[in-house]
Amino acid sequence: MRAALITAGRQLLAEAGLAGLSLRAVTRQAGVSPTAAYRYFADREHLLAAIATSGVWELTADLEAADRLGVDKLQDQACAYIRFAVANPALYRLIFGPERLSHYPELESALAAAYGVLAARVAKQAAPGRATDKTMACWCLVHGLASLAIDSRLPPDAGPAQLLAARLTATLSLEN
Amino acid sequence: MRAALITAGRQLLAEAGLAGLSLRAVTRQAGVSPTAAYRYFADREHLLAAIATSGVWELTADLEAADRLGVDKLQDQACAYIRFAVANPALYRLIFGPERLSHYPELESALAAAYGVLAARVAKQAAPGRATDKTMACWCLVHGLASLAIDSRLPPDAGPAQLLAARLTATLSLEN
DNA sequence: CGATTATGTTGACAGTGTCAACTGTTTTTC
DNA sequence: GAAAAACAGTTGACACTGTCAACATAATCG
Repeated sequence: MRAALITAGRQLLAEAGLAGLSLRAVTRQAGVSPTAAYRYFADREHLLAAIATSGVWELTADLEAADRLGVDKLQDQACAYIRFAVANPALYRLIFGPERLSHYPELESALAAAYGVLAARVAKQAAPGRATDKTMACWCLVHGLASLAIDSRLPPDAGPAQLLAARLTATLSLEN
Repeated sequence: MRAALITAGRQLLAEAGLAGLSLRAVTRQAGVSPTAAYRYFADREHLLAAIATSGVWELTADLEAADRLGVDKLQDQACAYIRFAVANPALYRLIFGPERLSHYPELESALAAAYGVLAARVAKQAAPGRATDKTMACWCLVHGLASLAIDSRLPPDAGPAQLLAARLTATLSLEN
């Protein structure tokens, strides 16, 4: 049932956005009583954290797939990242949003895993010693781009965000 | 009174975070009745948008100051940006957060102004033709870094976020 | 079988966003 | 200057939310 609540939440999130993601709406969607969720989640926030965590694992899998199948593997990871964000805007916002979802250990470790996939790629391509900085720059750039793209705050003539991600990632000049 | 509500909101935002920023709390803080704000804002969201807008103008002013007074003007802008975000985390999250605050024209134009300050700087330093891409990369990077820093999602050994901003900005290699 | 525990439901409380109706005050207009 | 209109803010109410305590029911196990 924990799982049922999470998928109900993700559906609600996709349909009605973060605003529609009330505890009661989730239980309603799952067909149970308003307070049933309290058996599985201490808090509304804990439910949100669980939903976010499920999303992060999905993102991690996408990144891994891009790295396994891609040709320009780093750019492909960036593309996959943006694709995920654009396909699940509300979920993405929940993950990185202003809720105080830090210090939920499961979420933390899921995020660490996603970060690890990128870091591994950069480590293979960047000049040694510059890897951590480059990884961070890449992460920040892609995350920032995703945030802006989702909120359609990119210049209108910027073109599709995924291409942008590839282009901008390429400007990071890993080799020096 | 519009102004009083906005400053009350910003105070609440700084003290209690986004969660504490209820319409009723703002009116309470301003010492008026719970529904008084509806004379000035159609919606809670409109109030939030106004608060966010006031923040963005402040940020714009900070960027301009950094560009006027700085030595490494681009890095200084990046530093100022991060400093603003770290000093006003809740406000920053409100501005770029998951609320549907797009399509508020005042907010839009305030953001455009901030973006313009950065764009002008980059245009002066970047190779012609690459300016728009470089501007966007810079904006995304700094915005992403700010988001991550605020939510303390940066690697713990990364050092202060403002220095990071300068370092990462420098890796953008504007000249080619 | 009976006792215990897991699972879920009812009922209630405070707090929220929002609206309609009301009162007092200021400004406009003749 | 008086009547009328616009403004500014309040009261009362409604549906909704997160949360908790108390209750019912089903599953598990000795």
